[in-house]
Amino acid sequence: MKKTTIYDVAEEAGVSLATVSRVINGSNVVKPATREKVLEVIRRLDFKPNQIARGLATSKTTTIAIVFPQALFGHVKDMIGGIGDTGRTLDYNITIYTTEDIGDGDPVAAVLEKVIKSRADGVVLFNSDQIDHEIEIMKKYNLPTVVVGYKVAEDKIGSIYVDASHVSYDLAKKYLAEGKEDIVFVRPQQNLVRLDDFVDGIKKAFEDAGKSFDEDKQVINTSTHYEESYPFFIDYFKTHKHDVVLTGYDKEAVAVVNAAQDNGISIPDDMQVVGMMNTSYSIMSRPSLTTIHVPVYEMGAMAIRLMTKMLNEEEIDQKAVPVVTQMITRNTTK
Amino acid sequence: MKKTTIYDVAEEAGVSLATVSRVINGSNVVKPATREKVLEVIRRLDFKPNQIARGLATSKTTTIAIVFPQALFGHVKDMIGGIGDTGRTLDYNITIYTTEDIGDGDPVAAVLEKVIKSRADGVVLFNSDQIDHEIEIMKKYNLPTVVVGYKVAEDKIGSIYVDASHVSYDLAKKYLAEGKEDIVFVRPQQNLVRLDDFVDGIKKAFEDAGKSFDEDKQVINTSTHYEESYPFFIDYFKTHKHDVVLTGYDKEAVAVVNAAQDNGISIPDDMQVVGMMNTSYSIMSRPSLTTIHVPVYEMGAMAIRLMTKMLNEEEIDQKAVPVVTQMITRNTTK
DNA sequence: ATGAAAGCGCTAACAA
DNA sequence: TTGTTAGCGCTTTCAT
Repeated sequence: MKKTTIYDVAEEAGVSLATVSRVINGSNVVKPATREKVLEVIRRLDFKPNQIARGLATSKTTTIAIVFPQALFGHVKDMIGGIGDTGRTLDYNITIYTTEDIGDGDPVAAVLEKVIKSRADGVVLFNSDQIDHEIEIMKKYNLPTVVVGYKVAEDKIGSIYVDASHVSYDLAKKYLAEGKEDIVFVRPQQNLVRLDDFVDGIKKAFEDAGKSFDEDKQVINTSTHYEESYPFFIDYFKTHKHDVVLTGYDKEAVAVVNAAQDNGISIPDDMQVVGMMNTSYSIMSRPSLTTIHVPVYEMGAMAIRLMTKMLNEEEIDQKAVPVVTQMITRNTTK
Repeated sequence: MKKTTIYDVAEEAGVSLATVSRVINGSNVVKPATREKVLEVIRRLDFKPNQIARGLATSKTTTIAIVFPQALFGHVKDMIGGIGDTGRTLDYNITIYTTEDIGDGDPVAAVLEKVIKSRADGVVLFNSDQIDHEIEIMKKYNLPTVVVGYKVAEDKIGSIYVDASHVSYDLAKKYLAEGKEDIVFVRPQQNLVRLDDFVDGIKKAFEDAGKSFDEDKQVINTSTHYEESYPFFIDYFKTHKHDVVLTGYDKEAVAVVNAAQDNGISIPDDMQVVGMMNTSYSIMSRPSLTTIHVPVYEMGAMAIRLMTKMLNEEEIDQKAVPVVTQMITRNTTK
């Protein structure tokens, strides 16, 4: 049972295939009567234009590839809603590619090669260790690119990012002003938000207050797996306690809160904890987490929207779009 | 700057394009010397075969479409890891489509129409209210289909599913044997696991024990949003207490645990709670959740694997593949 | 307003 | 072992 093609429709309607093509592409030079006739046949034969053939003819696939490292998956998945919805609304297909850090040769390049072969119209990249390398490759192939989670200065590349240094600066400044100087940052391996910038913001707040921030001692690197971070903190809080613990992800914040409480440290009275991302963990935790809301769904939507603007050569006010975060105060701070 | 095509390679290598095609498709009738020469040119010109053109010529796109309702997103997202990884390994592209229940006309059909136009080789559908309708449409277009979360009897359609009635039967039976007869099921709107089947299993256990299960009273329908379910249960547990609360999702289990405790009900001493899915919520909750582990990542991987087997017409032992669940006993049960 | 025909970049008979 | 050629199903000039 062969699929009906544009030829079948043309023949059945008694017109040339050019006319059918005009109809399905909404050309306005077609006589209403012909258009009607053609549409009727399309409906009757249940004709679905072959996007592959169209893609070959136009050199456009109306698909956007999104590429992200496995490690970042926990963050990206929340964004896929925004990406999928926006893609559907704007009539773009979304193809997903995951990269893994480990592997023979250059695994990132191998994945991007697939993207190139697929002839996606554009690609959305997510912040990762490899992001500069990825951007380099995309520039080489001149493929429209949007980066999420990392501010890109390049003129031709779009980006959607969180101004993390600003957020952390404000936070640290506030606590310093309250006399809470024993501030520590729990840093997971990866986040959509640039944690380097976050650290820089804290540092600056300390400097501006005439104090110094010792990165070696005041930044605690940790796993993103609760199964690993919780036992670590159980041990850690036997001998430590701080005024304020800032974290790079809600999961870590929960690990800190649970482990501290299990060591008899009262939250928020003895120690205050701030999460990041405002995930559902933050409301389910006891006490519920004060956290930095990052509009993840919207970031996905914005990335696709920016991409399509670039593809359609619409006017773009800013190629690097900062995203607004918001402090959500709950019960792990006073 | 035009992309290099197979013609460019052929000319530069001094062979016909057919030979180049043979080389990139790994035909073994090419003389090693020629192959080498061609490969060298491919490398030098950085030639990436156009998948779109290939797709048109072969009527194969090596892409698999996955379609899921927004409402199920919380579950599907965990599966995307397995889907993406397996797709990459088996060299298939994965295109995602989200559906929304609301919308003019037939929104599900509209999305599936995009899948048809895209000429994906196959489609993976997720259990939803609309699943029968979706299957109907796919059968009409004769597109290879795998359904996740729902056992399909159809001969030509693959499925990966959880035998939920068996799981719940065993659970309920165990508690009934212990004399815990006040068992209640908290049912969220959607889950990858068929909750109807889960209820049936409980019912059967009651029947087999010579007791009756009153669906109206012993099934509590609830929202999947903690923000809604928690306040509901805060109210509910002012006047209720049960021996055992089974839930359809860990999030609901956390809502139950938190709300019960806030009402002075001690978990697990006064009441036992069982979650479902073994999400990260289950270990972060206090007490940590006893829950039913469902291998979500693996289900994604299996779905893609089954799909590719169908596409390659490999031998398939079973079209409907049940997935093994496991009770994870933590601290909300005794 | 419509049709004829070339072309998008590849694969796959068929010939040589 | 290699080359020639006819599609795959559409879009898009260029004529009419």
